[in-house]
Amino acid sequence: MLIVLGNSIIAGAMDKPIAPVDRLQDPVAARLGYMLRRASAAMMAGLGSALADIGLRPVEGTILILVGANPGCIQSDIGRMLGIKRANMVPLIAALAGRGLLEKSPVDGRSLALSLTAGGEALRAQVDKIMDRHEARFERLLAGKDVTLLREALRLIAEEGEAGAE
Amino acid sequence: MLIVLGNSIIAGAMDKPIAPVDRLQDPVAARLGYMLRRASAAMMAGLGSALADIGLRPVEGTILILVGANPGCIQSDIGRMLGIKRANMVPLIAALAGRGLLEKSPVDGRSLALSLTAGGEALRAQVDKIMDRHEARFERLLAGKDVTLLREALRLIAEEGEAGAE
DNA sequence: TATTGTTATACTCTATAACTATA
DNA sequence: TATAGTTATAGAGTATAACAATA
Repeated sequence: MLIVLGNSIIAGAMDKPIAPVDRLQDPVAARLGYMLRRASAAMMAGLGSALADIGLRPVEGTILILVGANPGCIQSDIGRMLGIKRANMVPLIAALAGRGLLEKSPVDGRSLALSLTAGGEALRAQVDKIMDRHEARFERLLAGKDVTLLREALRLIAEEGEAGAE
Repeated sequence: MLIVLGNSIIAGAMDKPIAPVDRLQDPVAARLGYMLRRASAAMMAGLGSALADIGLRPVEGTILILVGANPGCIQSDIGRMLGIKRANMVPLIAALAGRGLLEKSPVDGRSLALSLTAGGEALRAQVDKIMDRHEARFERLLAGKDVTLLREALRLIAEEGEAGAE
């Protein structure tokens, strides 16, 4: 499952709006999966550009949030939560540690406990603020609509996907 | 904007459910963007495995649908609709043409009109059926909820993303 | 000048396999 | 045996730059 919040997928792709391609039929535009993907890409693009202001990609901001909420958790915990394989967590964590945002301290000889440095915590707070604003922007867009229902629907779809994957 | 329906992102990643990681806090689980991404990935994974049965990836199935609905359209039209760059359309179309699913015929010396072959049309019909079933499966999951509202919310979010991208 | 198709190329994300050390 | 971290590597997907031919 891909939960990871890297933004390369949509980075520059939002430069131009999609499909103003007139006179062409677009039978997939009304497909639920297609709409979900477009909406997801739109939110990711917005978050990506907002986080770029503080030098982070979405996946990095997300890791700071998770480590901040779970000091002492290990690298593999984060990977499992985000659906990132062990092998791919290595350069991700190394980069954040290399920038002095988080520390690795051995716990039992094979695991490394993660925690935020002072600088990491400061940045984490900024990430949280940016995510708050970002989310608020979209919830404002949905004013008048039942956002709780939207969340419930998304939760059901995500869980069904996991179940269906066996 | 990434609308493309490739499935590599989530291909094998759905092997195991996410985040049963007990006792850990997951502050991003309630973020709208994160939920959208998870839901989107779940639907993509389902569609990906359903289409794999007929030897297609989501992006390929989508192209067959679009060409089928717009016979005579050119490669660049499809690219614009799906947010795929010209350069990246080349191997995609070449592969489908190479499999005898679609034909390229010159229209004005620089553009190539696309159309489905008989085999391509047969496969397109299967794709459509698979997408119907796939969508129905998730709509069944949302029974009792207002799916129209969900669609409207997704449309608003996708459009805001495009607008915000300027 | 702008567009179409194309090639070449690089970067990111993901996946697998294999290794070491530890539980 | 299973887990944690690591390395190396391969495959998608996407991005830019450049080119030729055409509109």
